[in-house]
Amino acid sequence: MAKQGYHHGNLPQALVEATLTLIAECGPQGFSMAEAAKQAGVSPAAPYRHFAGREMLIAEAARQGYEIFVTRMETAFDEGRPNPLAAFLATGRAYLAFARSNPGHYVAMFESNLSVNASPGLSDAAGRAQAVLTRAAAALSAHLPPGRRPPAAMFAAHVWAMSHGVVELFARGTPGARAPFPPEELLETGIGIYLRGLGLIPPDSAP
Amino acid sequence: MAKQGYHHGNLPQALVEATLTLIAECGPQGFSMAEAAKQAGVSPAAPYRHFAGREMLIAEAARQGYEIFVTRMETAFDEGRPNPLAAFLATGRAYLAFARSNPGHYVAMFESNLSVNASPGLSDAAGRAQAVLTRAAAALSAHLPPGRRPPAAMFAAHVWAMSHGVVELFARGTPGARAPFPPEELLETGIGIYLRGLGLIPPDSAP
DNA sequence: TGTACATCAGTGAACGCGCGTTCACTGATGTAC
DNA sequence: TGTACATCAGTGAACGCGCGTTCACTGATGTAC
Repeated sequence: MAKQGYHHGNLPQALVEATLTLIAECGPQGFSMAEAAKQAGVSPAAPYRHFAGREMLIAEAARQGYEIFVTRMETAFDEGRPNPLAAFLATGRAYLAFARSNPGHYVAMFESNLSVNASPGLSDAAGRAQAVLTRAAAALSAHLPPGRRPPAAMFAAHVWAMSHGVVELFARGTPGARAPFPPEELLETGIGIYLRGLGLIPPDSAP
Repeated sequence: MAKQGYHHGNLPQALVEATLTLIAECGPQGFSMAEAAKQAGVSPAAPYRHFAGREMLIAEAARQGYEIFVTRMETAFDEGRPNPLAAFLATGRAYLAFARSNPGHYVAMFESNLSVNASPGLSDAAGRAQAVLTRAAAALSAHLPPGRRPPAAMFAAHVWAMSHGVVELFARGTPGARAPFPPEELLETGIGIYLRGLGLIPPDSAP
């Protein structure tokens, strides 16, 4: 995207993309500097011109992931349009859609044992991601009587946890048991029941 | 626990325990056969007398984890005593307590990219783990009018997802933002709100 | 416009390392008689 | 009880490998004049 026509064109971004591919295909540990360089068509020493080391390359991939994540979430939330409830549900769906469409980013962000403080840009982007979710939760819970309203940050954490759990347990390759239901349905119904528990959906509406 | 007084005493179990320590301390990839052997006080070739390879050693650690997990869950559920609701909440708490007290097992089970089919014993134990959760959910949802009752497997999946998400996002070392609330509180309130949404807790009871 | 120079992206060879795994072995244990 | 033998848990050395990283280098690009 940036400068074109130097030696490689845009090596840093090519390396990030190689990283994403490798990480999505072989897990966070199936990635190596040497392999990323090879995939970018460059010698094993070249990446060190742009990244201090392996960790910094993964951190950049994760950072870009958070940027995209934030954008997607904001687009889905759409400032609470058409109404806070619909906007909130769309945001939840966007979480799962992001995990599906950007597996490399997702793994770099959530499964690579990376410290959020690996780089300032990363912790900044991660902070903004949490802020979007909290904002969506706050907009929705403003409809509740103040006395029966959990803190927006807690509300957001609950929904984030449910979304993350569904992705990890039922939408990816690993764990305990194969999905008994499609992840999308699981998340939709789970959040629906949760919101009903808060009084944000009338008790007798369909799930 | 088994035979004592042979060359080593009980190498297989010593290796599993070394694996758990390494995995808990340095993540699933901070573990190596060589290091596990060293920690068990044995040459690097010795483990191959008991495990076909690296993967099988991790699989055995995970299998034992599922066994313990099942036991803990069953103890917490206690056949639905004193009542299904209390028993269910205790089961949720047990999930988090297990992740906390057995980090090595937890990582081997859920974060090691291990296939459940790595060994028959593993997939068996994993299946029983899911069965306990589903049984607890079924006992509780029997109190609902059949028409307003989600399938027990879905109910169980929701709660498992929420528990898993809370552990991954807020009770372990990695991700997006530091816990805004203690994980225990987050899980307790999250499940509480969810159960209220199902009509299993009266709408006006305290959270 | 043309030349001299500074910059710096990418090279290629090399390093030391720890890994998973194998192999022929050795020696303690258990068993048959 | 004593001896001969079979078993098999653990040894120690070695293998080939890919890794992250470094280094002095080269040559294309951009810039000053």
